Amino acid sequence: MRLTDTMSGQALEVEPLRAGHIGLYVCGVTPYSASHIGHAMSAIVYDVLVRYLRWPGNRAGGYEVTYVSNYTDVDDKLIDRGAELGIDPLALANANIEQWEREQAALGLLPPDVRPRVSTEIPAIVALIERIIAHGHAYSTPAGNVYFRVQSKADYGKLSHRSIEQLRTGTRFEPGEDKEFALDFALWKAMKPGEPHWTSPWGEGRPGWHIECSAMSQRYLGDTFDIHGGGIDLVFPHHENEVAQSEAATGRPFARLWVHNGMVLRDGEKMSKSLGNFVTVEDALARWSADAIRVFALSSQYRTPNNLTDDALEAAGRAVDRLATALEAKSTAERGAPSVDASEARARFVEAMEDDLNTAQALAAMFELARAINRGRDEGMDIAAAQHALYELAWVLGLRLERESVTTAIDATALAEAASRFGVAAGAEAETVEALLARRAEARAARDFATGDAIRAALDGLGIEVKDTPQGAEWTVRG
RNA sequence: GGCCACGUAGCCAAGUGGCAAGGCAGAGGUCUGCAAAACCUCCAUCACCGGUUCGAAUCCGGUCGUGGCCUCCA
Repeated sequence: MRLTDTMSGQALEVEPLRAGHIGLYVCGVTPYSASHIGHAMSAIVYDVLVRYLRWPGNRAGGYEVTYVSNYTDVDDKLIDRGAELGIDPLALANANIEQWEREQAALGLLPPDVRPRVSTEIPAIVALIERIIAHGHAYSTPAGNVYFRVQSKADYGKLSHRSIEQLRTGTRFEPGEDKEFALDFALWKAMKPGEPHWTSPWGEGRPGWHIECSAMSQRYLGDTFDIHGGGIDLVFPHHENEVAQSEAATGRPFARLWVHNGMVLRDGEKMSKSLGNFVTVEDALARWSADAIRVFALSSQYRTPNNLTDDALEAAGRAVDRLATALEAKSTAERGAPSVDASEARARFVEAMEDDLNTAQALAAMFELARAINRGRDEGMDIAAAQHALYELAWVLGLRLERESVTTAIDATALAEAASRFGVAAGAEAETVEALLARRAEARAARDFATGDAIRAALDGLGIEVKDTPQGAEWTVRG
């Protein structure tokens, strides 16, 4: 499979370091507040990448994947926020992580194999900083800070395609900083009162922002590993600094391939915590199904920005219904009837996914399969195998394609009234509805369509949709 | 100002040299007592200008516009 690599700017073939195995590291969130759709978008993209890599149906026959994604639970924003709210920053991080993990499950995101946190990886971080210092690429200061010496790495800027000279313009020393050079960045920050702190060779303090990802990725995946991913806004400075630190410590290449997903926009502007224009995952899940959110995220190429609008989500929801309907279609095929052939759609799906995770085109293949299934059903063909294939492809994209479970309660009083109006005994909810439908069937059989339609209208008023099928009436409650 | 993307139908969006995928919405039709679903048909000369080519949405140059990064950010 090919993926666009940010470092080279080229779509590169994924060639595992170790045959049949892929190591993937993805930058997770800094849990200082609730997660928003942008985080979901990113998580969905890498979730689909992992699902596809593991899928035996891919061109390589399926890889074993070690998927590592971190939580940055020690950070300036967490400390600031904690101070604002008067709670311990680690407790705040914990609470937000717990919520995000519930939301991840709701979004159908497969849990990463390892979810390291800064607070539990301090020894690895300290050890890494020591190696960087030993190689002359970092220095400690009397105040107890450790900085990375940017100018010691000739290739600094190679990921984000900029030079130290370019970056230098407009960068100034902040007052009171004890760096050698304005672009040098902190690997270790000396303790300030009231902040979380750990013991280190440089005194009490805490890790800087970028070092944790170097330490965690290398600890769990090795000095060099296959794929590193994250949001495109992390390219500089976060990932640039990660490369510099990691390669400074090991003298070996860091990630072999860098994948970056595009941002979610809201009203054409980047959605971010700092701009405050975000839609939280919680709010989104209250309005739209997980499948709809996924289809929204996957209907464009992962690198292009995705503008979140109500229309787009509603359209995605209807698109999901279309796939779900094809999956639910009941076969009327006689024994020995010809089968709907899914192999073409499947091949197109695979080809799309192999080509830089082209989920938009993969979805198109699924819609074509859905149409073939519906047509096949109308023509009395055997659709079971094709439905199974569609279900399998849906799994790869993480779509459940199940009807939403009933969440809206039916107004019991109104239902009982309807029952008495049409001369039916009221009992348990489902029984009453079934009794009303039986009454309607009688009326229709007697060609008393006025009564039949009145019952349909009454049920519709209660949020119950009635659908006539050759097997009789079916009913569903609108969610 | 520097670096990187992008501009395709009413909306979302794929397509990187050879008759413009797919979804949503819309129009017409089939089926149905009705309704829903489904199926069939229809709906774009690809921001603008110039160039390369037998041939360009696709390559090159320019113009205009949008977004991201250059400070925390998925």
